[in-house]
Amino acid sequence: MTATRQRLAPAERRQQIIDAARELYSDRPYDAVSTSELADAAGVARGLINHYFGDKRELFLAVMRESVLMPERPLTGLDGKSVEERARLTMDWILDAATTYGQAWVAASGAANLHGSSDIQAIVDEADDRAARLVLDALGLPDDARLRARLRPTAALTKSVCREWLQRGTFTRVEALDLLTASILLFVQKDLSPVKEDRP
Amino acid sequence: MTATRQRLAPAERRQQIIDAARELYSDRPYDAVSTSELADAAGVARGLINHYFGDKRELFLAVMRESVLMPERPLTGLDGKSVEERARLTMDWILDAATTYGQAWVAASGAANLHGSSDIQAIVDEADDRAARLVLDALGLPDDARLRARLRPTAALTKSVCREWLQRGTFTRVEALDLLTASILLFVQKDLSPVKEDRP
DNA sequence: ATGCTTGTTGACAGTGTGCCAATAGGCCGC
DNA sequence: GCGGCCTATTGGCACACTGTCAACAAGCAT
Repeated sequence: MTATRQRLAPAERRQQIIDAARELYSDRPYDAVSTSELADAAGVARGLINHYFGDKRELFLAVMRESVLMPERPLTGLDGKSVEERARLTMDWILDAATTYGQAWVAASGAANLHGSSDIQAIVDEADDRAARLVLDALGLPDDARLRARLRPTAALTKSVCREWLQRGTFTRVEALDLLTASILLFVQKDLSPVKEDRP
Repeated sequence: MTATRQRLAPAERRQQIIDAARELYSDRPYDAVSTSELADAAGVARGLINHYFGDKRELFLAVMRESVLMPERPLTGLDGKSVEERARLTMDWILDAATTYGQAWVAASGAANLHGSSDIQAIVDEADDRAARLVLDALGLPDDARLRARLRPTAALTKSVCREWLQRGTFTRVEALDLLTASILLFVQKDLSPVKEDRP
């Protein structure tokens, strides 16, 4: 009945396993999912997981890496606008992306590795950095290392606000948009006048 | 040589196990630490962990619960000040707390349960809610549910900024303080004029 | 001292994980 | 269309880990 044994291109099989794993991990914590389950869900022998990912944890990290990334920016068209307008449009697009794609992305704001395991932290950091780059580009600002650093924390803020809005309903969409837009501007703006000290 | 068997008050033994566990978890991920190690580190038989926490995971969550909480607010003295001044002083105190206490607290901004396991998420949420309450109190604002919700996301922002500042050095302390103060004010301020729509 | 309460232990059974040699799918040249 | 090779895939082995439970003893009360 079931096709006996199917030989796939490595990249394809790898992806298939990741997809099945994401499904399982989407409603059960890491250690509550056994490799046997993962293998079954992917329709594959247990050993193959180790063959492709070496480790159970490594498969998990692969799933994370995919889930955390924001969709590529199809954000175009608006060139003559001011920075304020661009910021608002960008955040508007991000909010849209959050509703459709970002189930997992939004969830990535919580806490994870309070503990050493900086694996996960590194993955999220990388994703936040990309997001910062995306926003900078959309604002028409240079891809400066300092500016990126300045913008990175707003990724955490954005995710947290989206969670309040989507999962708890304590924000309206407009409120979220207003606050995030203002925040983004605040964080890039401060940097543009770095020589502003109050104390003598 | 080693004291044969020592009988402790439940609360005391429990705490001892948690402390030992935190140490281990501080530089190794959850699944890389075995219960045997946890037991050894605490100088205790393996079975006792299950006796006190039932589950390996439950011990882990207990460690999280402790690590995520901010120190109680010894923030007093400034009553006649304006909201702006209060905000700045509050954030200043939080930055101090982050340097001394908050090793783990700061790290709690990463990613957690991309996966279902909302256990951890719930713990962090609770901690953020407390932090929001603390800030509201310091600002002299009412402990409104709406205001708390509005302030909660700034906890994620604060942690992220602290991480940039402390671990990467991409922020100066003053910059962090300025930005966070402004952000806090932004998030509570918007709410004070909730009837502010641009569109007809 | 002696008994009782209960914190603490050690072993047992079941399950999950990583590893590796054996198997077979499918593309190649012939 | 047929045989052969490359390698994706499998299944089982050995080991480690986890949760449970009945037996044990530390310290208090009488």
